[in-house]
Amino acid sequence: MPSRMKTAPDNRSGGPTIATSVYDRIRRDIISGALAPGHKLGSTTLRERYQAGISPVREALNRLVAENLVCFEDQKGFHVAGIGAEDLDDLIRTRCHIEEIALRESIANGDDAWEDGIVVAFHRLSKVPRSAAEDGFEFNPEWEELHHAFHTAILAGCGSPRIQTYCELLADQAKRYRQLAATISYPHRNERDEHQDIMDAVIARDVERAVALHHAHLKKTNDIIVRSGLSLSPERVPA
Amino acid sequence: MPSRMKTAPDNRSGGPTIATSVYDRIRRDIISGALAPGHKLGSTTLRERYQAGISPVREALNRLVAENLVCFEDQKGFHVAGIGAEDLDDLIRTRCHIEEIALRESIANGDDAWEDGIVVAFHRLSKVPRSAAEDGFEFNPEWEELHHAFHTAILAGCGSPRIQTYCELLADQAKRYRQLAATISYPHRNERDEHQDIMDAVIARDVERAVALHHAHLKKTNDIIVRSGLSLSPERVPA
DNA sequence: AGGCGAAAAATTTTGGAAAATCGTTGACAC
DNA sequence: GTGTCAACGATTTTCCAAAATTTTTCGCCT
Repeated sequence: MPSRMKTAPDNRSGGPTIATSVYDRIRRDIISGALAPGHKLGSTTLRERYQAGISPVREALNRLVAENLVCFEDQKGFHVAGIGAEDLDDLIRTRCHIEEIALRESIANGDDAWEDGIVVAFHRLSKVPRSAAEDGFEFNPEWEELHHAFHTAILAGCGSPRIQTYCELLADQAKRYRQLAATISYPHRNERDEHQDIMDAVIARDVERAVALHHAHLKKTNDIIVRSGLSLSPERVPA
Repeated sequence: MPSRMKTAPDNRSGGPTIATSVYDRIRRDIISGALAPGHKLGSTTLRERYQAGISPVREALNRLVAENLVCFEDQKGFHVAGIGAEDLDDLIRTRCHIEEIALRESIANGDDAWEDGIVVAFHRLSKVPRSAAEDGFEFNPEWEELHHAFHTAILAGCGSPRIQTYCELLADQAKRYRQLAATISYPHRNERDEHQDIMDAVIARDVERAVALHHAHLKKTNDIIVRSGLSLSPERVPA
């Protein structure tokens, strides 16, 4: 370990600047649950954990506040955003609303390239197992990424950068809940068929059916998280 | 209860920290147009302009990136977010979508206190003239604030912190366009009646009428900005 | 003249140390 | 025993200077 090297020699993996690199790593750790909800993010601790100075760390945290993954209060520092049943409910309901908009617009405006993108994304997703382990559930990052890509592909046709960005934001927040729940219990469900049905309805331009399936898809995720036994005390939301 | 202010809650004359103070001031300057769209926000310049060190300035800018008022690129620094006809169109259409959701939810869930809030906000708004000058238009900050409060009051009943926060965000972005347009030409329109009609429909719980009026209200703003002659070259959007 | 490349300048990024602030502990008075 | 206050300790916030990077400038060659 080159402790006294001038700067990280190979800094390309993640971003050109240290701040961006630290941002990526903290972000991953929060979503994966390595940094627990409500956990204090003190300057000194993070400086050690990520081997960086105060400035990049602080910058990274500031960026994360924008995504609602980190809370900040003047003179009190940074905390990992709390979780709670109430917040989860708001999150899912908001996703239903916003993604319905994006879905309707996508179906209305989507062109051939858009359709192709969905088919490809689904195909890729189908080839990867839900769980990294044969028996029982083990987090599979590849599946997670392709799953995200599939849903993104569907909403990509909506034609509104703002709505698309916001959908991504909400999806990341939901991902954290999903991750936390996944560490506790493995929900058995046939997600492949769900995705297939959604895709079919979307490609067929059957708006109402697509919306209904999409809503059900999101609600099911919510139920699974709630049922997983994840302690969602509302007190854990600092802000 | 959740009076979600975007700025720090403790906003007494500058804020507790320099970063927050600088954040408020830059924010004001961008929305008011004092800092033109696309303008470079160099560390040295801002350090002089706001009489603060690099760290607080950088922190303030990072917070503003979250609101889409500032763009950032690694190794290239900060710029005031660009404007453009395309972006304005996206903004207005997004507002129509999101605020329709908030409006429907508000009408469905709003209680007596919510109704009271709307009536009070409207009353206060009615007492203040649209223009600060007797003849011709002059920007009236008091009216702007009360106008904002009126619309916020209507959407306050939606029960979703996320949607409400996002509405505020979009409203601030729209405010900048409105401000820039206002410096050029004064659009004559009877906004008081428009607000009255919206309020009446909302209080009467006439959802469809309220939504229709609300959409028309937003679209009219868009038309006025476009017609104001504000140069909206799409090239001015850096990111 | 125009294009190429290297030094120079300007700017961004980073690290650490000083200053300011908040929460706590402990002592003292009542 | 209780309440107040002051000093301490820990943490955040800020400033400044050095390091790394990008952009510009200028000389040089084709």
